[in-house]
Amino acid sequence: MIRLGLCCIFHEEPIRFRRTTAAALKKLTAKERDEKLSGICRDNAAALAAAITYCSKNGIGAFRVNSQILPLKTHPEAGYELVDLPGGKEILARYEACGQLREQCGLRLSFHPDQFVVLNSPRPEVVASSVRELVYQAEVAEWIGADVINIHGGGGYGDKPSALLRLRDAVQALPVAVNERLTIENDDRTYTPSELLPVTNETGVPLVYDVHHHRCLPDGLSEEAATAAAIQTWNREPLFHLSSPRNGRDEGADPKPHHDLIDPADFPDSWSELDITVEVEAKAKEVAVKRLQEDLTACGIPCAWQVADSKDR
DNA sequence: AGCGGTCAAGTTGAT
DNA sequence: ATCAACTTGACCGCT
Repeated sequence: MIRLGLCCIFHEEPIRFRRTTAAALKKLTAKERDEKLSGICRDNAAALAAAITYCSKNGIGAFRVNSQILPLKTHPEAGYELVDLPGGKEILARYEACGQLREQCGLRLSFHPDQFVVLNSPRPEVVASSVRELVYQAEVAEWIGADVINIHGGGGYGDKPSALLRLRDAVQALPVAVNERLTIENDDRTYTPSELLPVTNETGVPLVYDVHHHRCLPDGLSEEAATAAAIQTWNREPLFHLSSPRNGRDEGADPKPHHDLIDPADFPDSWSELDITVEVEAKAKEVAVKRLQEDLTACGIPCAWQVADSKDR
C-alpha cells in the first residue's frame, strides 16, 4: 500500500515550528542567546510530537522534518550543541520521546537538507559545511528514528562526469551515521535518474525518484523503468516524491513551481500496487495530502495509513 | 495589531 | 548583471 508523506509544515492545522536568525541572535547577550535558542529547540520538540500525533491520527504515514528544527545548529558563529543550552539534556529527552512516539505510530520520518548542502562542489569549504550539516541532521535523525536524509546530486559545473565522480567520492567519505541514511534524488535542472543511478548503485545509496522532476527533466527512461530502477536501489521501503505543476504543462509555462494540491492524474499508474512512501510536495500541505488520500482511495488505491498496518507488515 | 524588510549557506537558468 | 527558484515562511522592528 501507499504510505503518503507530509513535508515539514502545516497549512491549516495550528502546528508551527519556530526559527530565528543569526542577525537577531547577535543583538543579544550570551545568556539571552542561549535562552532564546533553548526555547525554540524545546518548542520545536513539542511541535514535532504534535506533528507525529496529527499524522498518525489522519492516515498520513510519513513526515519530513524541517532542516531548521534546531535553528542555526551548524552556523559558523551562532552554532551550538543542544546539551550545552539551558535545559539541554531535558530537551534532548523530548526529542528521544518523539522517537518513541514515532515508533508507536509506525510513522516514517525523513530529512531533506536544503540547497546549500552540495557534496560535489569543487570548493572544499562548501563540501565541509555540507558535511557538518549532514552530521547534525544525522544526529537528530538518530534521536527521533528518521531513516532518510535526502539530498540532490549537486551542481554540474560544466563537466558532469567529473562532478559525479566527486559526488561518489564525497558520499563514500561520509560518517556511518550519515551514510546509512543518505539518499539521492533526481532534480529538475541538472541530474536525471539515469545519470544518478551509476552513483547510487556504486555507493549503495538509494535513489529517491521524483516523478515531477523527471517530467521537467526527462532522460529517455520511462516512468515505469525509472520506478523499477529506483526500487532496486532500496534495502528498505522505497521513498518517492510527487508534486503537480502550478502553471500546468502548457507550452511556455514553467512546469517547475509546485501547485497547492496534487492532481491525481499525476500519480503514476505504475505506483498503484507498490509498497512505497510517497512524499507529497504541495503548498497546501496536510490539506493536499488528505485530498490526494480521498482521490486515490476513490480510484481503489489504498493509502490511508493506520498503526495496525505497520504492525501487520 | 499590522506590515514590510530581512534572513548562513549554492547553483542554475531566465530575464 | 540580477534574481527567482528550490523542501519551506517566520521573525523582528517599525509605525
